[in-house]
Amino acid sequence: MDSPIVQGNDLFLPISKGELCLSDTLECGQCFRFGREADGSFAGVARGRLLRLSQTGEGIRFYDTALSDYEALWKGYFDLDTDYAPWKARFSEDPVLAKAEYGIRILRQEPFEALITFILSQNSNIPRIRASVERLCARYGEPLGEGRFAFPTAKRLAAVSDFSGLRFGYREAYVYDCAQRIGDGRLDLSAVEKMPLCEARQALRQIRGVGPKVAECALLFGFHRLEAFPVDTWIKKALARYYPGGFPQALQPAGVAQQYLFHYIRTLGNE
DNA sequence: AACCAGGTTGACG
DNA sequence: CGTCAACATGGT
Repeated sequence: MDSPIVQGNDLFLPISKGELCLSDTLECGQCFRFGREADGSFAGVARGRLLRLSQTGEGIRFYDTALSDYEALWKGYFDLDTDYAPWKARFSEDPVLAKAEYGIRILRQEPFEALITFILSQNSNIPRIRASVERLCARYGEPLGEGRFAFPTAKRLAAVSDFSGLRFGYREAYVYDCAQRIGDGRLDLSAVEKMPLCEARQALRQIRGVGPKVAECALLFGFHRLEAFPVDTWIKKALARYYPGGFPQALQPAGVAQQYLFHYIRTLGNE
């Protein structure tokens, strides 16, 4: 990967789809706030900012983006200061993962956003999760223009007494409990960041509606704990089929391997 | 029109 | 400890 090049108001980052594939990364269900525009570009909100980007075989274009914003926000968001190469080398020695694609990177999302969105994700599907998250943002997030909204702050959600109308179903009470715990200090996300993995798991699972899967997703996608290993219905099937003896210890960081496996089984037969 | 969705909870063996 | 229905709602 080279350094980004300023082109008018845009920034162009020369990078291959093997290093970072935008569609795989933004549509694999680790984040829920990016969608495709009519022209094929991606647009969405992250870290309280609007972002539009597109990708070709040559690289990625960040529209209306200053170099300083790339350095301060987007480079980190797309985890571009992390070298995945040694991990991919290990994965490619595994007979199953050797067939997978490695274009996904683990986004560095904000902990609160990841926690809430994965509470909403349970027993739901990706299109519906996106719609739920958008309704939450439209109601409680800062308007950013173009009909888009930032993800609401924990402080704002802690002040909400009634989440009805957002069509969260039974997850409504879970979001409420999460916001309350953060609001009254029973849960401190910045403290969770510093905890050892086991302790962080325990802390998150105090929240109603946060079981093993949601906790792992929050840790992997919101706290960048790459060792976290979410087991959902898809991974459960994949483990039974390909790794009946258990997931190999050598495939580390397990969370990154999990994403490649997840993508692989979900796209079987679609390519 | 059923069935399933990036699950968790609480009850019951 | 493991199993299992119920949960609210919408996508396919």
